[in-house]
Amino acid sequence: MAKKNYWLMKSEPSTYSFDDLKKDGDSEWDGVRNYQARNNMQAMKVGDGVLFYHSQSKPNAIVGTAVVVKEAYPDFTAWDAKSEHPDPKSTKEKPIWYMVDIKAGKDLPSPVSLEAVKATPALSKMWLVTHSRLSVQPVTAEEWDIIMRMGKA
DNA sequence: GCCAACGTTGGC
DNA sequence: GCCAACGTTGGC
Repeated sequence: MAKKNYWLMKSEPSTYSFDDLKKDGDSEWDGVRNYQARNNMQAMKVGDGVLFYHSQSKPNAIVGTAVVVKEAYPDFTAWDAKSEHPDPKSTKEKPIWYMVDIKAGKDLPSPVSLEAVKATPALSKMWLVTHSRLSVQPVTAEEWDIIMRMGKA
């Protein structure tokens, strides 16, 4: 049994919120067009834990958890010219971009805001703090535990 | 709405 | 292969 890994995925709630994910149950995480984020998704295994983070929000915060339910497969929206994020360089034969499926987990009874993360020295090395722009980031087991503790009511 | 950070593109 | 220009992201 491989060790479980943890991740953080960002979304603008006006585009796709944690509530939307809960409503859908699970979702294809399509539209990622950044190599580092893609590489992180390709490293995901079924059962890995995901922190769901709301960016461009008031406040910006980790609002819930999700679980990886399908490992990386080609993001077909890339070669669909009518999709929201077409990339003519990616084709069915030679896909560039990949996505995973995630399933909604639990709400954090008390969302962990970016401000709170920044105020916590043990979390100061999180990608969220040091490389805020990356949309799919690795999280350590220690960071996960701390955030779970902070997120309890 | 602004601006800094940063990834990507394209000319040379 | 370098680097300037440009576009995008995200915090504030």
